[in-house]
Amino acid sequence: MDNVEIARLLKETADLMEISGEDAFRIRSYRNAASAIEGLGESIEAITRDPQRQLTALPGIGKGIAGAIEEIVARGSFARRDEMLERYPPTALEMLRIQGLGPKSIRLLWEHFRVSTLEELERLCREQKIRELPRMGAKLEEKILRGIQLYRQSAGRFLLNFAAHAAEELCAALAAVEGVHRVTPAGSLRRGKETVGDLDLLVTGEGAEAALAAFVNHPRVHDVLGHGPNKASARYGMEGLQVDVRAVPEASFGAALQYFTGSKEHNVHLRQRAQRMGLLGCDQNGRHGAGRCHDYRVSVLYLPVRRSACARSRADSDNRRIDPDGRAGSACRRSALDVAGAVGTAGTDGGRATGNQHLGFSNLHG
DNA sequence: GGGCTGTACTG
DNA sequence: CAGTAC
DNA sequence: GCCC
DNA sequence: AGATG
DNA sequence: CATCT
Repeated sequence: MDNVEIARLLKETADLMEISGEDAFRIRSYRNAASAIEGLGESIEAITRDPQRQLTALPGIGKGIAGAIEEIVARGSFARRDEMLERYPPTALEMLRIQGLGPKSIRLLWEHFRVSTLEELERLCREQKIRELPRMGAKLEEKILRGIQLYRQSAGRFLLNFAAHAAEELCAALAAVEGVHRVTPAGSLRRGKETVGDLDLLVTGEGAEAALAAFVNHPRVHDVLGHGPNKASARYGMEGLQVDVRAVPEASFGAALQYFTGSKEHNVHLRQRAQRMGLLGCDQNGRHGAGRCHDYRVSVLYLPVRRSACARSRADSDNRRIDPDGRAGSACRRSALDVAGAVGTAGTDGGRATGNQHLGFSNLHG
């Protein structure tokens, strides 16, 4: 049993206990213990098995939680958790994740309506049933609706920070393969979006195909969705971030990078511009020679290329055209790996605070 | 036994 | 004030 | 629940 | 928000 | 309506 997994069970139980309205300080103790376990550089299970050692020696873990942990290691759960799971539906934990809904409200909703799915909850809001309950009104109904919406939007997305770490690890692994020339993240990660739906990596070099194999065999990669000579996709980590790795001919690298960095909308705009300029003659039967020009923004479309955030003393209107999402973000043309690497020197981004401060620590004050 | 972060917003 | 978020 |  | 003056 | 809870 993994430390992270044990911590997860503890936190999960704390959440349910909160819904059930138990003592707040006891609940906090569970959370403190969970957090202590997560940050421990040593296997809890190993300590459990070592007769020389005592779980209660660890800060935040006393007699009660030590017992719970032993039970977890022995059978994968513990009494209190089982009891809670029996009392509340699995969706209770999911509901806790939606903005504006807290433990008290969830409990009330459960007691009065036996709400067991988000769909049901949504329906109750629309039918204006929520306002029948004490302390709940029309405002809350709308707030919950918005919360559900937001929750659904963010489902399946990942924080840039997480994706950047995944990219860093995978790039390093693939670059180590013999004959690989370059491995480059594209997609929304490269655009510096604060959240990412999936990860796109481009590989060039004669070793590219071998790199695809290395990718699907990577220890943290599983659930291979497809694996051919040119492209492989699979899920990364327990979180299941989907990763697409594409092998591209060296000559097409520039165009491929441009294309796969997107966004989709941005590509559409570019193509329309190209068409308007009559530059897409070679693009009739769907087979457009993307490899023809390395960077058709500059060589064909006569758009300015912004080399760095600092080089843009010119009007935004110039930059806006090549900005992937039509917004003025300073990190948009810089790979997120670079951003991640710049964490240590964050806060000096041309004097403009980026929207991606999660990566820096400039907003952490004492 | 007695404490367990502190503050702001919303309704 | 109760509940929620940060 | 944990810690002092 | 709802209660209160 | 301002203020309290």
